Amino acid sequence: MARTQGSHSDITGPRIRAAALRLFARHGFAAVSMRQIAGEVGVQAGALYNYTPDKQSLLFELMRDHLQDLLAAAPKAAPGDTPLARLEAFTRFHIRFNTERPEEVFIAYMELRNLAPENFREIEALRTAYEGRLQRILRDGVEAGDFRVCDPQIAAYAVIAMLTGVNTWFRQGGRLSLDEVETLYWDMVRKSVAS
Amino acid sequence: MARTQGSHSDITGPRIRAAALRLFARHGFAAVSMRQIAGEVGVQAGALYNYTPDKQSLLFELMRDHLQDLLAAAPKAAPGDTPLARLEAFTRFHIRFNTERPEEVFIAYMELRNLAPENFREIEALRTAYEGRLQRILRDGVEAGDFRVCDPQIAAYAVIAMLTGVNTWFRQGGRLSLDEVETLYWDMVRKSVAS
DNA sequence: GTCTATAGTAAGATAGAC
DNA sequence: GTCTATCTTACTATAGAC
Repeated sequence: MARTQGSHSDITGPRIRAAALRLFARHGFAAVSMRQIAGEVGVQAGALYNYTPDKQSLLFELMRDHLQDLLAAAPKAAPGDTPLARLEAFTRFHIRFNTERPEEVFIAYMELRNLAPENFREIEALRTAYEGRLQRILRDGVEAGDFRVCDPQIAAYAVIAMLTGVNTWFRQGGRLSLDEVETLYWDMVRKSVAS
Repeated sequence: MARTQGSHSDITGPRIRAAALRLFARHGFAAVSMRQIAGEVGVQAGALYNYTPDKQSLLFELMRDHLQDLLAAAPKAAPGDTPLARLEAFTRFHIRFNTERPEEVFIAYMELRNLAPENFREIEALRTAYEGRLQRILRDGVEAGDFRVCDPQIAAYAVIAMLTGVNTWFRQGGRLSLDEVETLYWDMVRKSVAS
């Protein structure tokens, strides 16, 4: 990847973020050096600082962008949707969205303790907002008499943990297709909150 | 913690492991220095090398000991136990054992990528053995007609992910007692594999 | 068994040339 | 916008005195 001098601001920025994403996911934030990231991109370490004030900002922006994408893409309830239909949509969405972005998801779960305090608060707020979507579905389902859930907050934690766990074993082209995985998990989620 | 010279081999070893456990769990393996560990114990960095050949071994032994304890403590099936009773015992055991050791559990999940390859294989074998215990219960329950689970391997992953997730939010002295948490999760697990 | 001291390396970030 | 060079700091691990 040796390069001579030149100006490539329009492509270097995204390439830096992509390299940081891959390296942070594989080796962990603390174990990756700015020199490694620069090496992947094909520039010298000093050049990174034209694009990020420091290593911490690189991590924070990867996590923030991922969670903002997650919230923007999460299914919205249409009038007339039953809680059961909304729960199925949430379940399938969560599995599909997360398995499409294993590196972003891994970082968002593993690197929370490497965030500066103010950055941590912002990321936590985004995560809490997402969990709130599922809690809302469960509470509505309980009110409607469709679900039996003693504690909707805990049930939301339990369902999200179960679904996010797919990323620890699922591989494209493996024994099960994504559709089959969605259906297996939806079967368990549906029963776990059933009356 | 300033200390003068002296011999304390019988207590220094455990104190080093305890300090490494706490620091690795809080800041991550790669972000913790041998000097930090030594500082917590009250010795100089060089003294650590009387107890461990290197930093990697410190991590590996913490993870190995934790998983060996887990396997040794996991409930064994007695003749005549129904699959349902065995699944309840497993569920309650997993929650109780893990919430009693949040730092060990955290490290065992978060620091896998910092293990040397041969150490990784040994840790993975222990984890697989534990997952196999739950798979056995589920398969027996399906054969007996007590459970309806399309894919026992995936169902085992799903249940373990759900249960391990308790550690991300549970705190001693919080809104719910451990008994209440066990019962809430057992209710969901039981239903999720029900016929 | 612990200390002090240090070898040897690598980190994050910056300065100034081009 | 990128390079080379460097500042400053910190790291793992070891050597030898006590």
